Amino acid sequence: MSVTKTEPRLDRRAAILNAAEELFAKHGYDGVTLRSIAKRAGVDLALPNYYFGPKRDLFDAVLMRRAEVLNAWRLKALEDALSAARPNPASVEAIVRAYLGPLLTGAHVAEPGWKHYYALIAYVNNSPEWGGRLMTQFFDPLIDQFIDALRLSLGDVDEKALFWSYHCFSGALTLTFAETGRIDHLSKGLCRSDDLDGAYEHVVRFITAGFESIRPPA
Amino acid sequence: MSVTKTEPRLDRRAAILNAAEELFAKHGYDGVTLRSIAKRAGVDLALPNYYFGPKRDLFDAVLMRRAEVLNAWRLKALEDALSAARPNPASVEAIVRAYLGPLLTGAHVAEPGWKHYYALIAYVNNSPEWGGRLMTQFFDPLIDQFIDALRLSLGDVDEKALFWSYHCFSGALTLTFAETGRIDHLSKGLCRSDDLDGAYEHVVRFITAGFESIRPPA
DNA sequence: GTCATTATTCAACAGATGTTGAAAGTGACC
DNA sequence: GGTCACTTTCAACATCTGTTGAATAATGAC
Repeated sequence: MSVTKTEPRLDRRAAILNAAEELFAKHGYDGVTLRSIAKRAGVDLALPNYYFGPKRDLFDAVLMRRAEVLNAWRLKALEDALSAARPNPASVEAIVRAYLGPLLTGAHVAEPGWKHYYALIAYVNNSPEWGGRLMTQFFDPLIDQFIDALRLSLGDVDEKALFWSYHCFSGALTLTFAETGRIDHLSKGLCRSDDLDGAYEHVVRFITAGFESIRPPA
Repeated sequence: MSVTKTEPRLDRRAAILNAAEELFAKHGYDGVTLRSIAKRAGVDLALPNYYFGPKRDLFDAVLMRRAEVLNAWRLKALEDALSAARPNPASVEAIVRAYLGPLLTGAHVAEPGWKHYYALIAYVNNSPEWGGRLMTQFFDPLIDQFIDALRLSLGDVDEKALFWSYHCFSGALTLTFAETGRIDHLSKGLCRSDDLDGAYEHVVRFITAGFESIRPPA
């Protein structure tokens, strides 16, 4: 009879992406096998290749899936901050909040899928192998806009100092994403790696102060 | 006669560690094969196993080799900073310089071996798989002392803020170590990933300002 | 119901992987 | 010269790797 076409028919494509996302984030590209991905996704070994082609393309697909929605959120947050301050430039703190808020606050940060994605970003951003190519490809256009906003906010700032400051910013965020459990040990349980929302205000303060320190004297 | 026991007899052990260090740093633990290590070191495939046992132990050995000398340098730098300021607490900037100076300045930062080691630290520190265990094992005792010094310097500071600030610090340093080439793209060549010495002053300023921002009002 | 399209399974491939044990080489010391 | 401990080589092992092509099942339009 085939009463219903069975349940909603959870898309195997999505299941594969979810499994790959989690495993790549935990063990890196080379630490994951197609067999482990297929097993975790509950599909046949040949299916990942059928949908996404070779392993490398699957990795790209995982990275791309959430990059677009993320960039859209962050672009809107930045534009809102700039609008709210117009005709003046936005404050450094407002820009930092626009940069971090969509990442560290909101309902989605509780979803494991997003956490895995963040950890994957951390892996990619710190890898000499991937970092140069992939991060540039997916995120640089947006980041250029953030840096432009910071330049406007800070006035006639030293360019080298600006880029190295952003570099520190990026590193701090990346390590937060990685959720390595290190701060848990170090703080003897006071702080928790997985508490992105709790980290938010602290990171905002630290980074804002860092950028403010390069503002040229009035 | 045995004039000399021949030349220092370039140790194969060291050659293996050097090769493993470079390759692990570039491709991660799973991205490296014992064959590639042996080939790069110019030794037989079986030799790494003879000297260091299984692959995992070789990885540990690579990490351990430079950890001790590094910790000694940094401990001395910290003690010097504390002595110089006594009986007052050292300034935040002096502590940050003691933390970073031995890493980013000095003759050794030009040696490829040290750069590879730093990149390896970046890999380990950001990996959920290794980060928790290895970084704690090798570096936490020293880091506890740095955090103690910061606590003393900053006065009655909020503990959570202190640990999250250190977390930002660690992330910034780690990304600097990784030398991913990303800042080169972003700054259109103005800043160079491999210029650790050039990064030093910028990072010191950014991080010092970040820590100062959590100092409680007098 | 037919049939072309799509999705999924299965078995196998060629090559790579970590590890090992036995053999061969090396040099010091008596 | 002979013994012995330490190094180094060599060949092989069992297992795992990404990828593929053929076979089978499900799907949906007509």
